[in-house]
Amino acid sequence: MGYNPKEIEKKWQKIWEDEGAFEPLEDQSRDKKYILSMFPYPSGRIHMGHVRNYAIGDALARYYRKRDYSVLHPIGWDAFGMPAENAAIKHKLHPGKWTYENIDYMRKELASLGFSFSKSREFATCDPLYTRWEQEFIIKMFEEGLLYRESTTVNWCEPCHTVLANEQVEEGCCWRCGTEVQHREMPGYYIDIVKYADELLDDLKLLEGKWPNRVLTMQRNWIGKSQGLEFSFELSEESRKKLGGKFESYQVFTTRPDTIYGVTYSALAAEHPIVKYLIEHQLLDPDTAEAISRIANSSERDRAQAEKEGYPLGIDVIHPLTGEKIPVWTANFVLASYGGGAVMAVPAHDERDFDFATQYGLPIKRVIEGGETLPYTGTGALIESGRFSCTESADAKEAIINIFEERGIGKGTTNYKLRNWGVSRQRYWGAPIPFVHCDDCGLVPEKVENLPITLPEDVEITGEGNPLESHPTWKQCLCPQCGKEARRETDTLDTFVQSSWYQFRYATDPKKWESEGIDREDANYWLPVDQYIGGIEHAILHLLYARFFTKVLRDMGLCDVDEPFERLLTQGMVLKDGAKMSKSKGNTVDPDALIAKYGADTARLFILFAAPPQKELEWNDSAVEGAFRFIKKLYGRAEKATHRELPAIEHSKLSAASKEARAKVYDALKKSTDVYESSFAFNTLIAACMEALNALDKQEDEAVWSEGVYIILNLLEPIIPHVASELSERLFGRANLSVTIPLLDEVFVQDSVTLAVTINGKKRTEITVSAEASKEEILAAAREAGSKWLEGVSLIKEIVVPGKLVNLVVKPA
RNA sequence: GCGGCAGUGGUGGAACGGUAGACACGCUACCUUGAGGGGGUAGUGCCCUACGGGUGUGGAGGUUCAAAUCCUCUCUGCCGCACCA
Repeated sequence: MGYNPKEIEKKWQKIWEDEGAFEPLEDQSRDKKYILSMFPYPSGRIHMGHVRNYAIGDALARYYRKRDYSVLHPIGWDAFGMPAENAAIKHKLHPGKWTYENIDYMRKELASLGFSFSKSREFATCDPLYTRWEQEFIIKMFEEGLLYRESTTVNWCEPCHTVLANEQVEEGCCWRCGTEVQHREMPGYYIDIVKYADELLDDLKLLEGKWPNRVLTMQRNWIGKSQGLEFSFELSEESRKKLGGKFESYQVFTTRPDTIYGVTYSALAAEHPIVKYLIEHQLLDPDTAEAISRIANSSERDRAQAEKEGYPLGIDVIHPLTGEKIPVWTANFVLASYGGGAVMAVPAHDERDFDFATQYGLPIKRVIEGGETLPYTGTGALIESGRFSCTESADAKEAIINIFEERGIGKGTTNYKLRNWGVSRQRYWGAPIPFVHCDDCGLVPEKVENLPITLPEDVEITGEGNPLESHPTWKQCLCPQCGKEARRETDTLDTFVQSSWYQFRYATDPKKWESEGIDREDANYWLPVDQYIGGIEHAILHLLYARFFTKVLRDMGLCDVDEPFERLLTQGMVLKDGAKMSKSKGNTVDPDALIAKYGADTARLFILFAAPPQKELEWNDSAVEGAFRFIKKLYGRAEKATHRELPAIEHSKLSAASKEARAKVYDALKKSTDVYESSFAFNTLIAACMEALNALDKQEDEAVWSEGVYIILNLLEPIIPHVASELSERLFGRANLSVTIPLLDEVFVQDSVTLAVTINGKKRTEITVSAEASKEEILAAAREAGSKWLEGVSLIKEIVVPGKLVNLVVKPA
């Protein structure tokens, strides 16, 4: 009877659903595995990237279930966000309706692929029940001083009409729409992620060997820790006067205090208060003032690409150790947002300072020995550095920091590139930030019993402004503190807040979802996620935020977990014609169409066979046919298994071909543990199963066939579950799918072995010897077989690698 | 510039330091079929004077009895960060 994927896939998906086969066990004394693939955004339809992501996770979940673990393998929907609003504008449809309709459709698509997700733990992040707990966490963070509201310069995306976090700005442009971001001064809510910078950095060590190196590196770079000296430059007497007595000094930061005697100028960012003062009080000539203003108004991106540009400010500072006067400039390469927006410049030992000094004819003073030419940015012995001359850089750094600390004019300090996380979004389709503005009490968090603060339904999304702002009544509320009339906050939370704690929500027993956000005991049992699977594009954003949230939740007492994701697998993209599949390029392959034509098992088999999961996968229609062919072949050959259970086989009595077949079958079995538990090289396991089937086909022993099919179906069930279940039920009553099959050593024992004979490491010929042959016998055979290459040379060494080869080392006589 | 990853047939990709190219796709020939599709058998890195031999994992060195694999340098590609003091 022919292979009919449609029929058997429908049949098994129903059986699994009826059996509740994918729910984790209630018993927390059992060994557990938490397998998590990153949840999807409900954009409308699934794409091949989803198929790959969930095929990998599903294979692991199914494997561990078979190994008798209690397995949590959940799915949900990252459901807030911009596309829903854009769709609302376009189709005049409420974002919620659009979102939930998409979820319903995509849920069916995922089910049609046979993925073994827990049904009871599914949720969407836009569910009011999810929002409720998130709002409570946000309030707690506020109470603990981790969340604050502040007016600063923000990244503003005009098309998206919202503020963006630093992490969401890529090369100066919006990560979603690609428009260049503008800088605007406006109030917003911030989460103090920098407070956890050190732990986020240090704990990356715990993930070494378990997360891909490049993700660890990217996070390290992003946090960007640097240690050095922070001190203040005192303004000279005249300069203070010029500045109307408003300023006495300003702070600078350096990672190279050992070069401090080489300072020949100092530079301020164009936005620095002193520069602003000088401009406002017309203390600079008009052309210079205008040029500086132009720099201040240009984007960081433009400044990064611009030529070095700067102007002397006509003021100077006193060198803290030498007492010399140092001229102060403003320069376009000084960032306002880092290290106080001011630098000490050491042109001899810093490339930027050097370029600038050369350009403007400023003095260059070497204070570190080493390197042939300037600038020399390495370390070495100090020269012309007062009492520190002849000291090595490392010692000098320490000593100079000490001096500053003793004199109370500076201190050793640490700076981070990481900035606090701006979570305000001026959009409708997000979780409302649960605060109230009261004229008397100021910023007040909403009472917990009033949560969730939900979105108004009666809105018209136009893309102009924030619908919460323009809604006639939604904003109006009473102050939770004094009870007077007040205004509700109209900003909503960044959607990355939702994806930062969803792994804890899944872990919490759904029976407790009404009464708890995260159940501590459940979280401690299930977390960390044993294997997390997702795209590399989240290397910084989501993975950093989720790590941070985990630590915050831990410190709130909601769990005892330090890191959320024990192991991370970053899957490669799915390409077609060398490019990422995308609608705009028109190179997509629709999973639904693929399933309709070949069935879910073929889709899953192809996607796991075509490339190792970490690598990019190039789509290939004929290779899909190949996967389909293999399943059909397996389906047809399975009939040759006539025993209803794993047969006892007397190995020594088998034909050579049968022995070979058994060896291949057990090779695959042996390989499977490593593949499912560590390497995830599903492609090699599938290849091993193909080899085994090919070898079985070359022999006729029914017991060997039965054993082979029994094992192959067991090994492939996590990959092609429908076919494997169907055949297993028919042949073995599914008994082969719920057992751990022991490896039989006897299968690998061979009567004779074929060894390669190499001369000086080059393969020349082969010998076949009895398995018990002694080293002498093997060498004699090898010399005999290789006699042709041994003429006229002298044999100086002989090496036997058991079961592999014989190497004869010769040299000219 | 800094950091990470990767370079193996026509293609996707295999190879605990031990016979390079498993497995699959494609291709060629033959068989089966009325054709198409499907199935089967054999072959398929490159070169040569071809039942034999040479050569071969981006390139150059090195370690080793033995290197795709380890070390050094170098080239190329992809990705991330990027005037962070």
